[in-house]
Amino acid sequence: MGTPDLAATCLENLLRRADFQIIAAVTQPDRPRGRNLQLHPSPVKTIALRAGLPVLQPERARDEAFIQQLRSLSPDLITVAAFGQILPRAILELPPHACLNVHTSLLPKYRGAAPIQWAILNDESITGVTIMKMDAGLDTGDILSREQTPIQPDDDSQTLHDRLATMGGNLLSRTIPDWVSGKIAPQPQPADGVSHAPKIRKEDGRIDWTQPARTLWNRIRAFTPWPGAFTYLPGDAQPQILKLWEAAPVAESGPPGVVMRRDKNGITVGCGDGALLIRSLQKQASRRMTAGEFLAGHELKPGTKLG
RNA sequence: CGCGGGGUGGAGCAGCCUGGUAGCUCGCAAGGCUCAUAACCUUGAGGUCCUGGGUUCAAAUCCCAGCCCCGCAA
Repeated sequence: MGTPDLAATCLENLLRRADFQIIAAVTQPDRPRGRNLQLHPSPVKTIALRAGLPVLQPERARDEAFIQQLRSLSPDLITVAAFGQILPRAILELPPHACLNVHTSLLPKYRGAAPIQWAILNDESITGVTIMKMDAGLDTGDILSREQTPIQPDDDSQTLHDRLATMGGNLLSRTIPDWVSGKIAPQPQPADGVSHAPKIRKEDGRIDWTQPARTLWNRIRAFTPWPGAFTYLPGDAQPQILKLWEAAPVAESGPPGVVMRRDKNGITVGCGDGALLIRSLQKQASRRMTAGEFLAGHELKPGTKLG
């Protein structure tokens, strides 16, 4: 059971294994997306259909009809990765070998919807994936296995996500046989070190230039590629949203939000502590551009105040 | 009919409201300058202003129709 790319990657990994038989995929119903709000299948559905798997798309996982349907499949084990709905106890207790969840943090840290983003936001140097036996709480189940990875300076949520998805798929595939054969003793999550990673909202991506450059740098990386960190470009009529894609902290200082310099390296903007060098960005209703491309068509004089 | 922006030399943009010589930054080419540079100076090449129709003495600009592109929507 799962919905976005993370789950699709895990599913692909499981499909490559000859020792499991996958009997069905469960994912969220097709949602309207794209320029004309047409219905689009989730990444998991796309992969599942390609593999010829039956696909279930319950509007509500707690509906009795769906639970019955699931029961009739009599799965030995259910794996869950970013499914997007809370599973009722009836489903958690349905398979003899339980429901296993792939979570992209080192539990008990960063329980919740956006562990990858929060790890970057909080300047963590290490994160990872955890396979746990699901219980009724939010990411509170017993731990079966974990794997770590460092967060690199050039990581953003996309690159970290991709890496963790691959690791998660592999770890899940390796963990299942050991779990089913009884080689793994579930470890309760320690009470210490619990933290939460709530959903991020679009407006959380707004850059507050009075904050230190390193903090803003983390915010930009955490919000890339979605929903994007942004600031405002003062305009003739209305300020325009300016999404910041790539930036790096530099050892200079200037008044917060003020463009200090613009050259071939990028656009240097003062922060509360230090400065940020913007390397690529995107104006409202336009595509992503390098700083050089952007500057070719926009004056953006030094002294311009963003925000 | 989900909301919005746009199509102007190779790239990014201005010009359109208020019709009248095609403009800016960058790139490219040639020459110059410099110990030197993703430096600087000079000169140059390169454009059916998306397409079709309409209005007009005159349309990149105004009107109608069409095609294409992009952003937002998790």
